[in-house]
Amino acid sequence: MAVPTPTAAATESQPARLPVGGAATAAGRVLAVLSAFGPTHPSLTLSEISRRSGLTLTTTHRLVGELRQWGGLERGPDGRYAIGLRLLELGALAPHGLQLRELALPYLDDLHQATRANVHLAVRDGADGVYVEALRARGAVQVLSRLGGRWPLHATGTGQVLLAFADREVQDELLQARLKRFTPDTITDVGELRRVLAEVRRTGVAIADNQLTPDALAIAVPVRGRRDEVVAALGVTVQRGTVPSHALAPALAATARGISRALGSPSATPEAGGAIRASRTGGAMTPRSR
Amino acid sequence: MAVPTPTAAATESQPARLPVGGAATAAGRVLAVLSAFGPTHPSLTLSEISRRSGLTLTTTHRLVGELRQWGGLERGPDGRYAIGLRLLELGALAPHGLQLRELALPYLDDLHQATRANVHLAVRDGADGVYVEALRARGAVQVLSRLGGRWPLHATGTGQVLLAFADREVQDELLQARLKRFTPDTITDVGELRRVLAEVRRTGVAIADNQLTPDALAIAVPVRGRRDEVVAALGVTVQRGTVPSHALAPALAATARGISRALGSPSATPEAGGAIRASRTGGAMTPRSR
DNA sequence: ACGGGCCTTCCCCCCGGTGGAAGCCGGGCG
DNA sequence: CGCCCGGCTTCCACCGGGGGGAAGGCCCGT
Repeated sequence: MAVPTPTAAATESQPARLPVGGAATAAGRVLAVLSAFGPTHPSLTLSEISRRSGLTLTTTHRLVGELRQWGGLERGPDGRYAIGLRLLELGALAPHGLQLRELALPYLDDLHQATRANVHLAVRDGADGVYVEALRARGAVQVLSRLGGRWPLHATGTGQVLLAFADREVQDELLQARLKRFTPDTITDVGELRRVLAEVRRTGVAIADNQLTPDALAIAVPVRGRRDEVVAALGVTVQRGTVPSHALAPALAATARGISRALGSPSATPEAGGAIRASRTGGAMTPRSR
Repeated sequence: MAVPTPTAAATESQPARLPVGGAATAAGRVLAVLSAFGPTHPSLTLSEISRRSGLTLTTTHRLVGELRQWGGLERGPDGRYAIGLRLLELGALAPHGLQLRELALPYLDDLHQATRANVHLAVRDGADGVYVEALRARGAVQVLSRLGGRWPLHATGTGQVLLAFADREVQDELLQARLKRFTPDTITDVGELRRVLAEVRRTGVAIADNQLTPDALAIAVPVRGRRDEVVAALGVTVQRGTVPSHALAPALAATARGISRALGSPSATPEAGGAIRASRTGGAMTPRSR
C-alpha cells in the first residue's frame, strides 16, 4: 500500500526498464522474473530474463525452471521462454477482467458489427486503464489496442471516463504526476484535464481527439455495476474525420446501458432503479434476454 | 494445523507434511498460492487460500501481501482476494494464447456470425486443451466454454483434433491414463479412441457427439502454423439434432484455412508452399480477401 | 583453434523465510 | 453482558533453503 502504486513503472512502453528496485524477497524474485515479460518483450532468453530482472543467472535459471514446471512459462523450440498457458488460465479469473469481458462480449460484438469501429472495454488499475477486451476493426490495424493492453488514463477515451468517475483521491494523485505526451494534442495540462473531466461527468461521454494515436478519434462512456458505481468504460476508436463524433454516441450509450443492466446496475434497470435517464436510445438494439 | 493429508498411514515417522503441491521451495509456495484459485474458486479469503495451498497462515499472509502489492492479486470490498489485472496482462502475452487469439478473432467472429454456434479456439497443454477464445452462442448458454477453460483432450471436439495431430509420444502417454467419463457416450475405451483419432487424421475433422456435455454436438478441425504443424484446433458446438453435422464442416474448414494462412501455413497459401497436399478440401470456401 | 555468448551444474555459507505464539477485531450466542 | 470462535495481523528466534561464485559444456562466428 505505502508503495506509490503497483503501476509505477507500468506506463512505460518502449524502453527496457529494470524493476531492479525491490527484488529483495524471494517471492519478489519470482515476480521479477515474470515482470521481465511485457508487450514489447513477449519472449526472452534466459540471460535476457536475468538482465531484465536484475537477478543472477543462477537464480534466474532455477526460478525459470520452477515456473516452467508449473506451467507459468514455456520454452519454445528456439529455446526462448515465453508466458505459459497456466498464466492465461489464471488471468482469465480476474473478476474485473475476463469475468466482466465474458458477460460483455455479446454486446461489444453487436457494437462492433454495427459500427465497424475498434471497440474497447477497459477497467482502471492504478493510474492506468487496462483493456479487458479489444475488438479491432477489420481494415485499420490500430496495434495499440490489445487485450491486456495498459495505457495511462489521461490519454485515452476510456481512460478519461474511468478517471472522471474515480475516487477523488485517485484523481488527485494522478493529477500531480506529469502527464505523458503521445501526440501534439495530448492533454498534458492539469487544468485542462480537470475541465475535460468535469465535462465528461456532466455529459457522460468522453471524446478524445488525437490523444494517444495520431489521427484517431475515441469516444467512450461509463459502464455501471450493482451499486451504480462505474466499473468499466466502453469506447470506440475511429479514424478522424470519417465519422462525426456524435454519430456514434447513441449506439455506445445503448450498448453501455445493456452491459450495465446485465451487471445489475439500478439506473439501467427500468422497473426498479430511479427511472433516471429514461431511454434516449430506445429500441434500436435487440432487447437482450437474461 | 494437522492438515488432513491423504498420506496419513505412516503414523510415527517424520511428519512429512509438505505443502500440498509438493511446494517445498519458496517459489513453489508463491505458485501454490496462485494455484489455490481456479474456475470454481475465483475468490477466496486469506484462510481459504492458506488451507487450499497447504501453507501456514502466516506464510500465506505474507505472500498474499507481496502478490497484492505487485498487482497479481487484489482484494475486493468484501475482503476476499481475487486474481488481479497484472496477471491478466501477463496471460495475454502467452504466445499460443492470446497472441494467436488476436490474429484469429476476426475469423472466429465471422464464423460465429454465420453459424450462430458456440465457437472455440483451443491449443494443447499437456493432456488438456485450453480455450484461447470462446464465443458463446446467444441463446444456449453452454457454460463450459470459457476463455481459459481447460478440458481433457479426449472429451472435446477440439481436443480430439489436437490429440490426433500431436506427437506420438504425447498420444501414448495420454492413452495410458484413465479416460474420464462425462456423459454416457464419452469415449473411455482406449481402442475406440485410437480408431476415432485415426479417423480424425484421415478426414481432417473431428465429430464429438455428446462427449463432454449432454446433448451437445461438437465439430472441430485443425489450424496449422508456419511449418504446417497443427498449432490449434477450431471448433463449433451446437445442440444435437438442430444441425446435420456435415453442414457446418465447410464453413469450419474455410475459417480454419483462413487462420492457417494468416499464420503462414504453406498448405493454406496457394502460391508459395511446396504444393504439398494440394487441396483435399478443395473449393467450397469463400476466399478471404484481407 | 580461439573467444565469446549462453546455458547448466555444483556446492558452501548466510540470510531471509518460516511458523509458533500471542494479540486484535467483530459477530453470534447463551 | 461476557464468552467464544473464526479470521486476520503482528512479532520474533531459529534453521534450512536459496544465493551466487565458479567451473564446465555447448555452439556460434571469426
